[in-house]
Amino acid sequence: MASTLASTTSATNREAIYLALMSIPAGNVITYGQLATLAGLPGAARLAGTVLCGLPENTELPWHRVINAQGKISLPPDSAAYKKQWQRLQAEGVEIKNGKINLRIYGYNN
DNA sequence: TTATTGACATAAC
DNA sequence: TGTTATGCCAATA
Repeated sequence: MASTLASTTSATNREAIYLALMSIPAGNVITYGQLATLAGLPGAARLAGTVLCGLPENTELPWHRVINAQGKISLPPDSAAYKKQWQRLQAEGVEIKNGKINLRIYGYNN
């Protein structure tokens, strides 16, 4: 049932991304591709990124748990959002080694 | 309506 | 290991 998540609703794909993101527990991270797949949109990793980029600053969605397939934060290292994401991840127990996160350990659905 | 761009992924070379 | 090409969805020009 949770395999397609939101695929049974009238939600737009953008909203499906929101729902999928909500299902990620603290202490875990997920890649854009997995997030899209979880939302029922395999291959639409780009949409995941586009959607997160449009999130308001006061959103409650755990956008910081989304990283790229390389286990790195897909944001300019000098941006404030980058640091904030980094800090939030560590606060949830995600250990970051040399700027990279071990998806084998912290990856969701892994 | 078509073209371009964007917090990406995967395969092929 | 790094570069190139293709796919996907939405927003904007």
